[in-house]
Amino acid sequence: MTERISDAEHAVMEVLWKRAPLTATEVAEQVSDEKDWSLQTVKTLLSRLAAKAVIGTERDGRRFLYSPLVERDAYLTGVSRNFVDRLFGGKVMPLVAHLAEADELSAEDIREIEELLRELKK
Amino acid sequence: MTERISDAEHAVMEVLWKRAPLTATEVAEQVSDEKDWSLQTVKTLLSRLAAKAVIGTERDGRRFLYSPLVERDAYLTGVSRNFVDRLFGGKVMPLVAHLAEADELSAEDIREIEELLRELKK
DNA sequence: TCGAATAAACTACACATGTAGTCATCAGCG
DNA sequence: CGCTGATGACTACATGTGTAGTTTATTCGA
Repeated sequence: MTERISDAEHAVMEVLWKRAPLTATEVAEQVSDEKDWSLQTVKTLLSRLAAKAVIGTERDGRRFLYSPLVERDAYLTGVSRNFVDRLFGGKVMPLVAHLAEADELSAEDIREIEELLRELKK
Repeated sequence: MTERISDAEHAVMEVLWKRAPLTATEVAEQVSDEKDWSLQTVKTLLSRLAAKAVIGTERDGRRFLYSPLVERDAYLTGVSRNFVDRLFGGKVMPLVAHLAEADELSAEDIREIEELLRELKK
């Protein structure tokens, strides 16, 4: 039952997954590489994430330090599962087939995936 | 720049992708296998989709016939692309790897994907 | 010690989304 | 010819989301 994370919130999470704990200002600095948001916007997103218990807060004097409570891996698994379920009836093959047909797979991608599958079969 | 389709709207699209054109009532009937929505709800969703020009309407006397204007394939490609970009830096491998690690891939899946990749390399 | 900078908390507001109710109209049945 | 049922149009409304502004408390330097 992973909490829903919106697109904007996700950008904030990526920063915290890279390094944590961080203060709101630090998160805003990092995030500004990607998005042109005001500090207030980032703080709002942090509050919402904290309200959902997706990140935790730790008091550090006058400010807070924020850290993820949800692992990136766990989150990705949930979201991917949901995605594949909704759009491809839960099967990964059609997804891959689709990307392949749409020429979204490079030769490089194909080699990597094959390698990965070989590993898995052991 | 494919128009954004919400979850609820997507359920309606799936019906129309299966068979079209359909009247609002017919769509509602089909969709009711999945969702417990009132006819009005389905009509609202159809209106919103039509407003976004994702489906087209064709007058049939007193009612409308609805048909997709966007191919399921094109839509899936767009959404998949977006998904992979946002969460996996545009690389498909990490997605597959992720699903694999999370034990979301059966031996069957693996075989199928390998087969598919073999085809692709030709 | 007082004012400036900082940080969190609270408030705002438009648009999207899920989920429907109500209204007006029209066509066919009795 | 008038009523009833089907149908699209319009309206509603709570919650989520993107994107901030304003207020208040606090601390550190001059």
